[in-house]
Parts: sequence; C-alpha cells; structure tokens
Amino acid sequence: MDFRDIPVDEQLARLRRGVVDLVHENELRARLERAQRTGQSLRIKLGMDPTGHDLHLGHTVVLRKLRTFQDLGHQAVLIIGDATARVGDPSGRDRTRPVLTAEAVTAFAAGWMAQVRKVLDVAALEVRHNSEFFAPMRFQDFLELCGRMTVAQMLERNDFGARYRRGDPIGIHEFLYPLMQGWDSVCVRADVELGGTDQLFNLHVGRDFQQAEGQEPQVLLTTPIVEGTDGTRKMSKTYDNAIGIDEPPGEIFGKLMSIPDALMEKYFVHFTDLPEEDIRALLAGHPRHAKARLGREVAAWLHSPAAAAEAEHRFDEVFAHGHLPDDMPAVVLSRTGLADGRIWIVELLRRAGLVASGGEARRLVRQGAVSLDGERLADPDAEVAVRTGAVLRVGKRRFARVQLGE
RNA sequence: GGGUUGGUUCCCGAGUGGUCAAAGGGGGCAGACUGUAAAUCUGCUGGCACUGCCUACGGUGGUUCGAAUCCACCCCAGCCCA
Repeated sequence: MDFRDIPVDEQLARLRRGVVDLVHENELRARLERAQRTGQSLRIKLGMDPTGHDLHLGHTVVLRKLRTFQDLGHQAVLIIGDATARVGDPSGRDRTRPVLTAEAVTAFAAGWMAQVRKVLDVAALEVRHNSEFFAPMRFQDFLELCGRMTVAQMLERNDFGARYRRGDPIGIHEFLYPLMQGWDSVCVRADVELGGTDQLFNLHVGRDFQQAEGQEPQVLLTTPIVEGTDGTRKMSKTYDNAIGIDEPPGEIFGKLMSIPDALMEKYFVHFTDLPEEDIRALLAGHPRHAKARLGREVAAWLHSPAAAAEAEHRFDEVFAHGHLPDDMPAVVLSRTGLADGRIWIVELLRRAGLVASGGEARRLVRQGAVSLDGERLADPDAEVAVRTGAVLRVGKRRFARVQLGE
C-alpha cells in the first residue's frame, strides 16, 4: 500500500497533520499527483546536525513526519550534517553555537543513527553526509554561492535581527549556514524538505538555489518546536525538560504524567498516531486519564505495549496508592563503618546518591523532605539507626533502599 | 588601528575599598494543596570538617591591614570612527 494507490487527498491529509508551514500546498499536491501518475516516488529531505548525544522526543516531531512520507512509499533522504554541524545552525538561537570538533560530530552521528531506527524505516532510508557535498567544492564556487544572498536578507531573520539590535555578536560563519543547507537540497535534488519552524528561512534558501540551478524548487514543510516537560521552553537536554527516546519506560511514563495539561494536545498530535477525533474525546475527559493514555502510547511506541503497561502499573502503585516502588537503587553501607548501627543522615543521603551535596542534604532535611521508613526526619545533625531494607526517601520521587554489608 | 562602553554566582541583573557568598528577578529544589497538572502560599538555593574555613565577580600581576570594587597589562564582546 503506497502512494500509487492511496488517494492524493488522503496522502495530503496525513502529511498535513501537525504541520505549521506548507510552502506550497498546491505544489505538493501537484507532485503527489505526478508521483502517482508516473510511479516515481518523491525525494524527501531532512537534515540533522549531530550536535548532542541523544535524541529526544522533540527531535522526533520532524522525524515522524519523514516516517509518514516513508509509510506512503516516498524516498526519505536523511542528511547527516557533519559539515554543517561544525558551523552551527544559528536558527532560533540567541547566541553563537560552540563549534564542534570533527571527532565529536562523528561520535554524535553514530549515536543518533542507532536511535533513529526507533522512528524511521532505516532499511528504506537514504543516508548522506553533507561533507561529501562540500569537501570537493572550490572556494570560488562557494563565493559564488555567497553572492546569491545579501546581508539585509540575513538581518531580516528574527533571530539575527534580534541579536543585532541587542548588540550581541554574530559570527560571519553563522551567515554561511543557510547557504550550506540550501546547497544540500540542490545536491540531493529534494522534492520536499522538512524542518522545524525555525528552519523556514533555511528551507527557503534551498528553494532559491534549486531554482537558480534549474531544478524544480522544493516544497517546504515545517513542524512546530514543541515545548519540553516544563511546558515553557523548547525541549532540550540543556533545559532539563527533555524526554529521551532511549530512556526507560518508567521514566518516559513518569515524565509524561508531569507535563502541564495544556501541553497534552500537542503531544498527542505529534507523538502518537491516535486519530484526531480520539484525541478530542480524550481531552474532553479527565486530564489524568488522558495523560495516562499519552504515557502508555509513547512508552509503547518507544519500547513495547507490555513495558508501557508495566510502567503505568508501577507508577500507580507509587503515586496513586502510595506504595513503595519495586525497584529502587541500593545504598550499600558497611556494618563496620557504622557507629552503633547509626549513621549521620547527611552522610546517608550522600552515600545514597540522592543529593548533590551535603548542603543540599541539610536543606532538604530541614524542610521536611526526607524520611526513613516513612518516618519524617527534621534534624540535619541527627544520627539515624539503619537496617537492611530500610527505605530512604527524598521528596516525592527519590528513593533508595539501605543494604548493610560487612 | 583609534575612541568608547561593558565582561558579576545556573541565567538576567544590582553592587564602585571593609557591614559581600554578593540586592532583586528568573530558573531549580522542597513543604502545603493536588491528578508527580496548573494556579497559589511558604522556605531554601556555592562547597566543606558548617557559630569557622575554602572557592567565586573575564585573566595575570600590583596598591592596601583589607579588592567584585583602585592601578597596570592582557583577553573577549558591543557601538562609533578608520
């Protein structure tokens, strides 16, 4: 079942889900129709710069869109931006990105490819590294490319414009980034290029370059930058609001349960395949119920339905029924190191790895966040008696079980 | 290259010789309330051997009993001029 026998209207409907910009829908329709007529699949480009260790749900929004094209039988072309990563995409940034070393980029790219298979059909994927397009390029050619853009065009962009007005530094190399991305499109003869909304400008450059090279300009399709679990800032590991696609099911479920209600709809649209009417029905019901469904769906996608059910069960045990989690890290203490079987509470917390510092431990104890076997502790100077199996708890979600050794 | 303004703790930002681990805000964490939601209220928020000590106000040296604050040089950035 692919684009040859799925009505164009239906293809369009599936492709439009969650999309912000589509430039231009009539062009996309025309190409889908032509593909159907000729049996020739479309080439769908997505560029990703390996700039970090792990992929998170935020990255999957656009990857899932690429997957939808794959499911319709089109040719997905994933460009590993090993050349562009070393420049640093300025899009949507309020400051210059640090320049990465070639080694770091290679390492990140390898890690990403391992994770990408959770979203894409990698067997049907064309993977390209854009260094192959730039390594053979002569400086003259590159200058010629530069001549096609103006500084004014660059400053029209909101990210650059804002930085410029604020008096923040802008590296010249940052201006080159969109040119490189645009050139990729020419090299792979993209029919459609996907990207986040912050990529719109870069995507347009590809369109312009293709036109200048006598190619049919690519269709542009952008997906939103989704907020992280805090509901405020875009999902990013550095904001500590990301859900990594390699995280354990329990983490995924728990993190999804903690997102603000207002975020649920977006997450349903972008991280599940539930039909729109099902989503509407869920959102009309109790938010707790809808959120649990969201957690199950995503955990099942990234792991398995069984793992998702297990994660939900454990979650309910701990947070709905107030039971202790089945699995918690152990704090191993040597009996001989204890005076009288007792240990200073701050030391215990530190050994358990539940606090970052002694100061934090004292603070938490003083604020009544720490309990041992359900008994709340209040004195940061206290020496507490410990036994194997005792449960140390900090706040709502940090646990450890004491284990006495020799 | 010249002139000028600036570089403060996770971020923004106040501080211009001791009373500064440094106002205020944001963020974060915790408590109450909840649905591990939001809103709200409260507290905390550099480290440690914690009435003390150590580290920290771009870097290095200096002045001083004492420097985030003064001086010199250097590095980085913005603006204006060339």
